[in-house]
Formats: sequence, structure tokens, C-alpha cells
Amino acid sequence: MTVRTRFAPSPTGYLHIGGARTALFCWLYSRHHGGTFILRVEDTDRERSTEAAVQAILDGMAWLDLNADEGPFYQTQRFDRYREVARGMLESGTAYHCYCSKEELDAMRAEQMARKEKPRYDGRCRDRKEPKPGVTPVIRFKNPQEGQTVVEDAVKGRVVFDNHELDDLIIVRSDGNPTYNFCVVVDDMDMRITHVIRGDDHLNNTPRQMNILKALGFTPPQYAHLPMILGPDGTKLSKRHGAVSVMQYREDGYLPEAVLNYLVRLGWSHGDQEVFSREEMVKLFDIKDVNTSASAINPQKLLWLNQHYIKTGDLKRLADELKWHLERIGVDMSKGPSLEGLVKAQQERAKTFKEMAEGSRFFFEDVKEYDPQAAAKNLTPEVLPGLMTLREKLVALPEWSAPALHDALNQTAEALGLKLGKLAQPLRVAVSGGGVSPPIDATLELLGRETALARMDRAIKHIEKAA
RNA sequence: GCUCCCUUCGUCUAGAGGCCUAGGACGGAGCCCUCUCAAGGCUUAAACGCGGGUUCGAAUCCCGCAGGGAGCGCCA
Repeated sequence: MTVRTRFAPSPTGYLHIGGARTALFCWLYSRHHGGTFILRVEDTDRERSTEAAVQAILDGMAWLDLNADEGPFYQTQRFDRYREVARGMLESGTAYHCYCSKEELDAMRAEQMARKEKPRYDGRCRDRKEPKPGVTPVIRFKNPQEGQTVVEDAVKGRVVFDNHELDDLIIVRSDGNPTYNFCVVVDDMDMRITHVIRGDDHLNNTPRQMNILKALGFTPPQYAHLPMILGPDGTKLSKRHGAVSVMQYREDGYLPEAVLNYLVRLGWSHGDQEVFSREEMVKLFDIKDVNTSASAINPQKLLWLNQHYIKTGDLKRLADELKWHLERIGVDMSKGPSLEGLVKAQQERAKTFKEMAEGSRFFFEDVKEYDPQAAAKNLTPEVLPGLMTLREKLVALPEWSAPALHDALNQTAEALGLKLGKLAQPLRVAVSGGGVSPPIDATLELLGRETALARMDRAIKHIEKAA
């Protein structure tokens, strides 16, 4: 039997980090077993579902490169099928019409709550033979009243529900539209899903779904309920926690491989290993190694992983990503150093591309003003002789390369009896405008002789003017 | 209220009765390296929710309790 998994988001918002983790585990499971990964959009709630949200989810999946083998399928396009199945259940007697009004149901629930009982439909229309005139009925599933339903969950283990805890849920509304739990069941059946991997907020729905499946003469799939992902403070994920949309991570300068690697370690582990390539994840992923308890996201660790992938990534790829971010912050790249050169110079010191892009700015744009603190400390009359001597040296430097610049700097410092820092730091402020940059030799090389000298001149003037 | 799920350093986790003086990772602290920022190297603090059992022996098995979460809709 080929493994078939599905990721089934409802398009009421962007793809958030929890949904992405579920998608990843579904994807990994199917990949690991050489199976099929299906994307299904659960848009039966026409009020809350939007086209934009569908697109946002698709974009998020594409960015993470979690591609579906089948789909996307849309539940709203399958209403005829759901109604057909419901009709069949009516005929076979596993479902029935219910004429209860909303008010009646509310009153019933209120009474039950008052009696400290679990609110549930009491089945009063179960054996009704005649329709109630003037009322369009809903269709309810006739849930078994006796016995137990056992979920053999791949992560939670054996979970037992008494059938009398489950009531007769509505499968088709009075407007003729099917409900969520029913659509899921019909889809999982029709799409021949073998493994349902989803958030554990669905664990309580599972026995109901299994019972409907059984009533349809279908063997339920294997279930695996994943623990929730919480915000950094250990409470439920929400917008309050900052980046909850997967695409927000891209904007914040994260690489998809870092996000994926971070996500895979949330609720799953393989011994002490922390870094996993995509191939390793596929090879090593096993549902048995999935945890049972919820986990909080830890932005620091994501940052660390991101930095790891920036440090070790392919230059060309990283350069493309840097380009995307430079465009975003409005940097004109028509003149200036190569992006690969910039990545190389910064990949050991940038945690995100957002940071790298900001740090790249001065390579493309003139220094308009100096960082006041850095200038006050480094652009002082005392450094003037050093800067001027160095300028002479650099004008005449035969080869404008990092090693040659490195030597020139060291020689000048030595000749003047200065520590390198006394020369390098003022120079850094002069050419970058601030106190932070890649190593000064690499920075100068990237900047080019003309630009570097012009900025030194400007700094020299700045000092003279202040003095 | 009822049903179900969960509980190891701050966080992610290893741990399948003796290998645990509870390991790793992020973060923290300290030191080294150093032209800034980083990176890197070394060192270090930090956890089995509580109470009962079972057993020669429990983080691991059982039972309670407490705390957290989810579900109980003509929402998904």
C-alpha cells in the first residue's frame, strides 16, 4: 500500500508557523515512504475563506518548497459529492433529518450545562418519521450509542472514547452545505488517504470521523496527532508574538532551509543531531520519534540556524537572496561591488539577510554622515597623520586586493608605531560611516580604490574642519 | 461542567528499570583569539511538577493530585 498524506489548511489567513510544521511532517512522512503528498484546501466556511488566504498558503508552501504531488483540491468544488454521500447515508439509515430549531438546541444545551453535563444533541429527531412542515431540516449522522471508539494514534498512543460521549453531529446544514467534519471524512475516503497527520486539536474530532467512515463501510486511516506549537512565552501562538506568518520570516531575512530545520526539531528529534539537510530529514524522519508535548518557539535558536545556513550556503544562492533584500530596502545596485563578494565578506557576521542588506548599504551609497559616536571616538585630530600617510600609500599601491591592502595597513601602522586598531578603526569609520563592517582589507577591496580614497579625503576634511 | 491530551535545565530535546554524579543544542556567564562586529576555541551555571505505590533499584512502570492545553457550534 502506498502512503498518501494530506495537508488540509483552511484559508482563513496566512500560512502560520504551526501549519507549516504540520505540512512539513506530512510532506516528510510521505517522502520518507516514497508516498504521495496531497494539498487540500478546506474552504467550506465561505464567510471566512478568502482568495488571498489561499494564495498566501500556496506562496508559503512554495517558499518552503513543500510541493504537493496532488492538488490543491478545493472542498467548495466538491459539494455535489458530499451531498451525494449524505443522501446515501440517509437511505442506508446511518443519517437522519433533524428539524430542531436553533433556539430549541440552545435551550437544550443551556439545560445540560445547568445540570453540569456535557452539552450534546440528545437525538430527539432520530426516530422521527414525518417531516415538520415549513422547516428545512439538517442532516445528522447517527452515531453509535454503545461501545467505544479506539484511536490507535501514531504519536499519542491508544486513546479510547466512549461512544455515548459523542453525539449526532450535523453533516449537512439546512442550507444544503456540508459541514467540516463530514467533508474531511468524505475527502479522506475519496482521496484514499492512508495517514492523517494533523494538529492534536483534532484528536477529539477523530472518533466522530472514524465512526462516519465506518458507517460508510470504510476502514479509517492511520492517525498521527502532532502536539501544538506555542509562542515564545509558552502561550498560544498569536499575532502578538511577531512573525507568525511564514512569509514574514522571509521578509525578516530568514532562509527557508533554516525555518524548515528549526521546525523539524520542534516535536521531533534524532538523537543529538541539530542540523539536518532536506535529504537527511527525509531519510531520518520517523513518526515514532515525534514528541507528545507542546513546544514553544525559540527565536534565538532559529536565528542561530539561520546564521548557520548563511555561513555554509551556496554563494550564488545567498547572493540572490541578498539581492532580494537590497531591492526591498531600495538600494540601487547598478554600481558597486559584486553581490557574491558582499556575501563572502559578511556571511560570518550576519544573522539575517535583513541585517546583511543593511550592512551592505554603504558599499552602494555615499557616506552622507558619520555615526556620531563612532566619529567622535575615531575621527579625531590625532588620527590625521596616520590617515594621511596611509592615503599616500594606498594611492601608490600596485595591486588593489585584500592581501595587498592588509600588508599596506600593517606596514603603515608599524612605521608609525601604532597598533593596527588605531589605524583600522578610523579608516573603517571613514569608509563606512560607522563602527561596524567586514574586515577592513576586504571592505576596501570591495569598495574599490576610487571610492575608498574619496571617502578618506572626505573624512580628512571632516577632521580638519572640526579642529 | 464533562471528555480527551500534555508535564526533563529559561527554551528545543536525549532518555524504553541499573550505562544518569541526568547527555546535547540554543540562549546566559567567564576566559582565549581579535582592526570593529562577528565567527571560532575552551570553561561554567542551569531540569526529571508534587504525593503515594511496584521493585534490590524509578526520570523511566502504576495510582492519585496539581498545573497547562484542546474539544464539547447549522466554525474549521
